[in-house]
Amino acid sequence: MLEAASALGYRGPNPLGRQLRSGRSGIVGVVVGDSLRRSFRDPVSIQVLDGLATSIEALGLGLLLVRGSDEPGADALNPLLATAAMDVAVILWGATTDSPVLTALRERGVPLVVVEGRAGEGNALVQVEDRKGMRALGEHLLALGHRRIATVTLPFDRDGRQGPADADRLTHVGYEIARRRLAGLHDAGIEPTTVYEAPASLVELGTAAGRELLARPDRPTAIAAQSDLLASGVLLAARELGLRVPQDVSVAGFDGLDLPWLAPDVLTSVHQPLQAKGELIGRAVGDLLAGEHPPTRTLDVELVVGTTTGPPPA
Amino acid sequence: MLEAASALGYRGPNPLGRQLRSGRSGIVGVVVGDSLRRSFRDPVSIQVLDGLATSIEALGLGLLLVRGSDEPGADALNPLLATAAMDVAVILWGATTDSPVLTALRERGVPLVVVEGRAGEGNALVQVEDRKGMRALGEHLLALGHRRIATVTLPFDRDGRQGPADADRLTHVGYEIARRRLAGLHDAGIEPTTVYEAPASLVELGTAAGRELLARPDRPTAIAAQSDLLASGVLLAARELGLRVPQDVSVAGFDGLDLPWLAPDVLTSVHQPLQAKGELIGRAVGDLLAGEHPPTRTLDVELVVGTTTGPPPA
DNA sequence: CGGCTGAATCGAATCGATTTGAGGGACGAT
DNA sequence: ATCGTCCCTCAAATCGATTCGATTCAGCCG
Repeated sequence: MLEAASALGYRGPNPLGRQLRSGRSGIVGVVVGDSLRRSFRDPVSIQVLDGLATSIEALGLGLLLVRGSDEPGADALNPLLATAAMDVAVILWGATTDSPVLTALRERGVPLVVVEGRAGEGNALVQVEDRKGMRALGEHLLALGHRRIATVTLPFDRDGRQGPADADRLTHVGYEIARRRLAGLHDAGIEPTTVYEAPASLVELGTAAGRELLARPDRPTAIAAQSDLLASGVLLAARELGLRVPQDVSVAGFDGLDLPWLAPDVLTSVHQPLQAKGELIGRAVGDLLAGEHPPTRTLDVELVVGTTTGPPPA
Repeated sequence: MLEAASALGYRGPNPLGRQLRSGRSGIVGVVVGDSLRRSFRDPVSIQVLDGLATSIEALGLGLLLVRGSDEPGADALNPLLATAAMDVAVILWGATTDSPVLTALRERGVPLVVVEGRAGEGNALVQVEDRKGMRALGEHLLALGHRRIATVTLPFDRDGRQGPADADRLTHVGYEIARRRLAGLHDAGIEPTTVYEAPASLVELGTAAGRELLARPDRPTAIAAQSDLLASGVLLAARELGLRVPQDVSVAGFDGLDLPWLAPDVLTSVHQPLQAKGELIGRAVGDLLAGEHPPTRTLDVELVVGTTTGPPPA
């Protein structure tokens, strides 16, 4: 009987029939940044994605990668957003509130999980205590005696700007993640000498920022970056300029990545539980599929002091 | 009319119906290694994936991530392999010929694109000229005068072994990629003093290999690693041991990654066009969907000599 | 031995888009 | 004015699994 079926060319049940009948595709769409490369270069995304994939797989679901908007400004939305079957969509790195991606998915009625963004009506939110963590980092720097503190930030918006942000720019921070981490510094009572905006979380952009900040006449005694990759770029720039860390300048990051190539230095950083974050996103996906409205989930972070921060030079 | 439809709750055409009718899900399954984290930590996979995603998107298809087998030995196959809808599957990093992943997909009748593997009947193959590239690298080292040359390899199999490989082990190289790169060295006329097998392409594993190889009494004057990440780990180990590169030891890699944190060193490496590889995979996918049998596609590589190789110490 | 209840199997309807075929209407040509 | 053809529109069949309902058979009890 079974062999008869297979002799007739039967290859096992066709998933498409099941899917149509059940109305479920068993697929979770994950919207990552502009270019896959850009988001996958980022170890942060990768670890979150790994945790997410693990928990999603346990639910018997698949993970469909979808690129977000293409070129900045172009509203040529990725057609997959409109046509691909997905039961839930996860938006990594929040997207700005006005993001066409967000509105497109909302119009389709796809339940959303937003990561590090702003809660819309009816979509789940997963985030970490950025603001608190950054505040702790700021207080650490102040306690060490630093007063001239600069910061290198994640993108404010998807317009790819790079360089010091003026007061006007600071009022237009589209991405929650950059905004919250800036606010954390402010909470600590820090008014940064310079806020340098990087267009992405990449080592080389950190280096560029570091070169510019460290060459200034009013050179900061400490630089707090909003990501470990940016911070390690700053470290490289400091080395390049012959500055000792932390004797001449202190550098700190955010994320708590394992960066073997900085050895023997250990970056002072606010550690966030990336794997757990991915798993929480998975949990939120499960909740949405079960028809429940998942609560906003916020994970704690921890300041880990390494060897790259110390008292300012006398 | 349209507003009436939307008022009734119509959310646009349901992809599932279209899919059932057309028999196409519009989804390309990409089978990555054991754990997503492990494969995504690897910049090589990421760049290939990026190229693949770009060309697949141009075809209007989506990219479904599927983890390969779980724990080594466990034949608890990822259920997605059996149940998820996919029109074509891409197997990154070849899988061994006996891979249960391969047989599972073959039984389902899913057309396959195998990357850096062995051509089965009827599946497409995309690869680079590893062997030729490694031969060129070997000849470069020989021309510099090196005679005691060790090599750090990619995994032979999915059993996670780590350390020097003996003669017996060398006859059981399951992964084509490690086998071919070894063969390339042999083609150059090199009999490595030690073949050190790493269980994955990670910086820290390269460091472990470097520590062991460079501490030996018959310390090699050159180490050729099968990946840039392994090579940069070896570099770190050399620095750690106070060895100068390339004065005391030469180090070379494979892939041609951009590794900003090695600066000012530039790793001597065999460059492979990763982005283009991903695009070729996409082309193969397109061919399979069009019902054609795609040819085996082989990309060329190029030896780029950097600052990490030089004449052996006197 | 007959009737009733329970279980098992077979068939039909459903999910939603798509495609094809048929029918009707309109226009042009004879 | 009538016939033929072409186009447009609407309805029905299809894709494949699943689910629900109905029918049938068997077993048990009265």
